[in-house]
Amino acid sequence: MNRTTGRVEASSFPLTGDFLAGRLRQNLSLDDLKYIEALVETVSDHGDTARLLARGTKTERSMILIEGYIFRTVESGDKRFITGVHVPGDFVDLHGFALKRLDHNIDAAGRVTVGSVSHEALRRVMRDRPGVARAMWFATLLDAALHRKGIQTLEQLDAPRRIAHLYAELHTRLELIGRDFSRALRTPFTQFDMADMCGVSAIHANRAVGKLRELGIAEIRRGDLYTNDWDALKRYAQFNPDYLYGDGPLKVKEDWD
Amino acid sequence: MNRTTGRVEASSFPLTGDFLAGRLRQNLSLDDLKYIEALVETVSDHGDTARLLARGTKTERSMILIEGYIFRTVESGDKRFITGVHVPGDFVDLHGFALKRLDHNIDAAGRVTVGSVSHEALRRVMRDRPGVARAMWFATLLDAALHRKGIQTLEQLDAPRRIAHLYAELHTRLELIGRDFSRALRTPFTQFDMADMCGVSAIHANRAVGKLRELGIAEIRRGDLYTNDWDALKRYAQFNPDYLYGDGPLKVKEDWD
DNA sequence: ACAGGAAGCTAACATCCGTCAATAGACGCA
DNA sequence: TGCGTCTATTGACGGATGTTAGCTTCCTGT
Repeated sequence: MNRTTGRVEASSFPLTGDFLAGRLRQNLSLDDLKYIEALVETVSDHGDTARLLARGTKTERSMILIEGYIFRTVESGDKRFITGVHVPGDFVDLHGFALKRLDHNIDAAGRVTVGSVSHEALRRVMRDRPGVARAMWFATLLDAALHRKGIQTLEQLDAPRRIAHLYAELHTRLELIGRDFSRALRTPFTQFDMADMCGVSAIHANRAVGKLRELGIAEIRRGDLYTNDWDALKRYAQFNPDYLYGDGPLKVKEDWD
Repeated sequence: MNRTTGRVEASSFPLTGDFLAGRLRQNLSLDDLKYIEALVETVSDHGDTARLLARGTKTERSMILIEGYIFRTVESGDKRFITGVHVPGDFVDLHGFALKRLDHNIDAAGRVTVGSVSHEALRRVMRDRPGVARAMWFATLLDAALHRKGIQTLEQLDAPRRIAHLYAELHTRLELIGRDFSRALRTPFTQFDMADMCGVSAIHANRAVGKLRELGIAEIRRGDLYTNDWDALKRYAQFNPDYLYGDGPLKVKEDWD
């Protein structure tokens, strides 16, 4: 496996364990996970807000996020829309394998480390390992589930709750890959980023952050969220983790009904 | 192939041609298309607003929409959120094959005809026909692309433009499966449906419909949209069909920049 | 033809949010 | 240290949208 260095320093590897299991969680054997890990041919680091893949570009590789956060973005005029956020373990453009070109950009949010897998290798997976192929399909379906929740969030919640929901979701997703941020959830997000993720103006995102502070729900400083009551925050955001397809049955009723 | 009748009368079959090619469009041979068509084991009709599959239900079958419209819905409290709309040719719960249970409901919008495919048959596809499996993966990825556009629409457009965008998208998707509604696009949608699709109140959806009428963009009566200038409507809605992954290269720049 | 109900429509008022303007704080760099 | 830039913050105002209430129109079943 090669390792190329972008603008920043290298990061931890290998991936195996909860890391990959987070996104590809499904009846995968340790053998399968090692197989997937071996697909990663190169690892690279990238600095702040680098565009990793531009909309419309044809590519013969797909990236798996190893460290940091990545945005899916669409630009229209001078406005930016963030349609999704990714955490380590996510295949950020696996769908580029099937779709050939993406309808959106893949942008680093702060410093990131990504692994690269050739589409040639993915074609081998499709041919030789239907179980792994199905797990990859599952992983992209999870993106769609996240998008659906994003739509519901935009329709249902006001700005403070959207911000809270964003962090509630990140908290849960990071827990699923074996991380714990019981004291603080650290991100490189600016209030502009939060605004573009939540579909509000930056100024209103600022008001929303202020309201969360005022309510005692959470203190957000420079992207880092501090709280001593994650449950209260999740309740305030009407957060229900079912759509993340963790373990256990779906809750039949939403908590806040 | 069996045919069971729900509450309404039977409908046309078989599917082959532009129909399936619309959603599964990718290098599929006629042989592949016939193979897919043969997967459909039963066809059934359903009346107004039937719930075809409830959130959380485990199922061993997936449905392909043959005639009519289908909503993906989430309910929270007494509110309903429509996170997606489907047209004939769409596999409406193909992701249920991989995810086992869905995070949302599958509801008929008016009368529909659906075909049913067993997951056992899909497992055979995964094992024996990687090319077809990849096309099915493609089809579910298209859902994610539609969701992303839905997010952008919610963030970017006001209510009248959202309504216009909804119909602009439907017009294009129906054209992709070989239908032409140059005079009118007929749907069974009520203004409540439009409201839940566009993330606005029903009353505001009514205002939006009125504004489209007032502007001369379109006349919407009982779900049916009449216009003599689809291009003007699409321009008003800032509609760019790239995300539907039709043929040809992506436009580099959005039209309305 | 009639009645009932669903859908469409209108008005008034309150809230959420966008925009503009201005300022303060934090960080990087010289 | 000081400057400049990016980020965060606050206030004022207007537009978009939600909510409530009431009315009208259209469809459907009898």
